[in-house]
Amino acid sequence: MSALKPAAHSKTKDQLLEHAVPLFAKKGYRDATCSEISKQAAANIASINYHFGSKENLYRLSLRRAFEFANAKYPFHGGLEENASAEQKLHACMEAMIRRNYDAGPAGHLNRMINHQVSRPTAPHNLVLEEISQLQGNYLFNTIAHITGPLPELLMQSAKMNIIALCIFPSLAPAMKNFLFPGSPSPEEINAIITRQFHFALAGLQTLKP
Amino acid sequence: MSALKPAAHSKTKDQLLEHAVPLFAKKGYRDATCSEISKQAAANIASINYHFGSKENLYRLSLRRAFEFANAKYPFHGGLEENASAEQKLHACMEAMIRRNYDAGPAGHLNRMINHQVSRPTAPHNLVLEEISQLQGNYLFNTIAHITGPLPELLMQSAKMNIIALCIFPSLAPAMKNFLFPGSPSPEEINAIITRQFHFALAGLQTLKP
DNA sequence: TCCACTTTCAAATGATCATTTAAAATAATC
DNA sequence: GATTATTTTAAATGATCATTTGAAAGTGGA
Repeated sequence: MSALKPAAHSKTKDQLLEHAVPLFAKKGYRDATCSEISKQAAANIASINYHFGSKENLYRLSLRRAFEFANAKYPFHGGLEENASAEQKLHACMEAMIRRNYDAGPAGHLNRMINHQVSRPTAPHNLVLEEISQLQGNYLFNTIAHITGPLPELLMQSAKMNIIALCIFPSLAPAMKNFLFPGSPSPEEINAIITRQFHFALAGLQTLKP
Repeated sequence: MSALKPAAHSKTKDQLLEHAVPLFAKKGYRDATCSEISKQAAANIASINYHFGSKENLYRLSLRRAFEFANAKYPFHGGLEENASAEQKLHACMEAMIRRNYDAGPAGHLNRMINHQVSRPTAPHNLVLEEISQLQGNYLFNTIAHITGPLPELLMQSAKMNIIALCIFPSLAPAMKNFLFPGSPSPEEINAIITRQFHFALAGLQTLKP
């Protein structure tokens, strides 16, 4: 059992969360130690458990925070009107996913956290991840349905997976990222990636039409 | 400094490697502990360091072993003649990669080890991984080149990434796998996945033609 | 100023891990 | 069968980790 009634707001608490997000993004849940987080936040090592109850809970909040950053700067809907074409909407989704990969700032933290998480699920975190991916997955799901027409559920899910794969896989593994772009891709290169992957995906989706 | 001159072959050594492979595949490098490996092999905990020098070295050998298993059962070339069409060869590559994902036995260990490794590289292992992926990547590379015609290096690499992504991404994350196929897919479902992903990929590749 | 409450802190706790040690057991060689 | 080399073993080592503890410091209200 931990703490008594930590206040909702405190400078230390804010600092901890602020430094936890990029550190979890950089190193993943396990390698980002409480010791390092609290050191960066210029706080005592016991402060994490005092303010957040546990490292796990701090991670949960960090995920939500990273999601807010990513979604604010790169929303799935782009700036599109409701009545935009399905192709335009798909392009917007993919653009958002891809730009998040290459954003070194706060808007890129979510994808980096997810990349660490992908192959190493830990029960409580996965709940948050599923929450997030459903929120964005449904929008993508509907967009795809407009392009392919009605499909069996399984086919739809797999189409969605393919789109996500084309957006995030190349930057999933640090090794791959470094192989394709030692350093980081320029803005022009990122634009090229987006249109290239969009056309690849669109052509693929056409093959799923009944 | 470790051991003197452990013999090349020993029952204990064989048992350790035999049990290490599936355990590394199941849990990844870090979560598969020396303690558990040696317990499963009915050996003393010190035997790993005696016979292999270190856990890292045991992992390296496990990777190679898993590669042999996977390649023996699902080679990239399928059973194809040298003069088969590029489309047939691409299909064979993708079939091999996808079947490896769903093989619960020794031939599936390599992909499971790689999945753990993807987002969590540890220096020495990556050398082995690069070795393996070059070995198979070059064959895939040439096959793609026959389909798209000559392309700039960067485009070729990214095309290769896309193919790999379409094969292994859906089964990368345990969560995704379970979502698409609670339990495991039936042989018919696996066949359906292979042809579906093949056509998706082929259509995508066409968009890269100059 | 006193008091109740919140927050910080250094140190301790207990768990887990890979690796080392040195002695005991086993096998091989002459 | 004696001697040497190899292998196995239980225990120790030292490092790291998240979390707990209990006392000290700080804060705001009466």
